[in-house]
Amino acid sequence: MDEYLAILRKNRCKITPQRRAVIEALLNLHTFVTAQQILTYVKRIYPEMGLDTVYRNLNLLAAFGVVSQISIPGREGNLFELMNKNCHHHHLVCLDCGNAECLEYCPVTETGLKEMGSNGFQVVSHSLQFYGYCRECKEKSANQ
Amino acid sequence: MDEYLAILRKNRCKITPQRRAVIEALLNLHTFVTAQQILTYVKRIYPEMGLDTVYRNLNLLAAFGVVSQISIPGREGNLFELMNKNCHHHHLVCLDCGNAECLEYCPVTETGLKEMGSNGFQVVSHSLQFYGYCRECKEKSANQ
DNA sequence: GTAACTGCAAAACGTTTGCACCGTT
DNA sequence: AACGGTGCAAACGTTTTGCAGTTAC
Repeated sequence: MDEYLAILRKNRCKITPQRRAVIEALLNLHTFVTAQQILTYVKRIYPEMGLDTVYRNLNLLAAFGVVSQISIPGREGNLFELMNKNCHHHHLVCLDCGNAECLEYCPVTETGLKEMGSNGFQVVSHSLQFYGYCRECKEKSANQ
Repeated sequence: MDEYLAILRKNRCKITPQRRAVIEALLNLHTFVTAQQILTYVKRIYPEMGLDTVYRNLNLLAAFGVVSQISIPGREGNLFELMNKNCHHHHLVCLDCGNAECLEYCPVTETGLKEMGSNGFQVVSHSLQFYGYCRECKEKSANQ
């Protein structure tokens, strides 16, 4: 938490209770979540909080590179996640329940990235999602 | 084109001029495009065509696995592309102009995919985008 | 002839913005 | 005291839906 507050301070942003609450929600929910899910979480403490404030703070944190954002076709709304700087990772998205697990390692080959550079395209980042079925959903459908 | 009409027929869907036009737009525009871009293309021939018809047909084609859909954070609207069954490919998305180039080969390693399966998660597909700067935009910014 | 498809208009959805008030610094 | 942040409400852009009329089969 302090780590994130420091980033806010460094950029001359005020540290409001709502802002703390959004960060806390991201820390506790710990995978990709929608703005709505964050609001629901935060409303337990700040019932008067609005979705707009959630979005404003998510966009702010995203601008600082603290939050990353993906969107999964078929699921509505963008998903947000606290970026852990030390750990480049990807996601396993279940096509059944929609939950995302983290994949700690990156299966994109180094040689692959180099080859693209030679094409005149300078790669700065990549986004990779795997779709399939998680263990729970596989077992659930097997039991039917 | 016939290939796609055959899929429609097989699924007992009617082959309307609007439907042909959407497929033709996808064939001719040949990269990821927005529903709006398709509409603009199609309106030259069917000025009375509406965005809703474009969406309905894109969703229909997507349900048959003929069209794939991605969404790029920061760019508004989803992007659609005709899926070419014989060629699994990914995209190089320029963060400057927003255009997407195709990357014909897939830098995701086979061993990577196997490892995920052993985790209880059954991978059925993946989506990979590279972000960076295309040659044109790199040259443009160098000339400034 | 019938079911599917279209166009129109309106609704729905996630997200952003304008504004007056409030709270952090 | 000043500025940035909040809450509210309204706007926005994309996508979906209800409906009546039309068209492919």
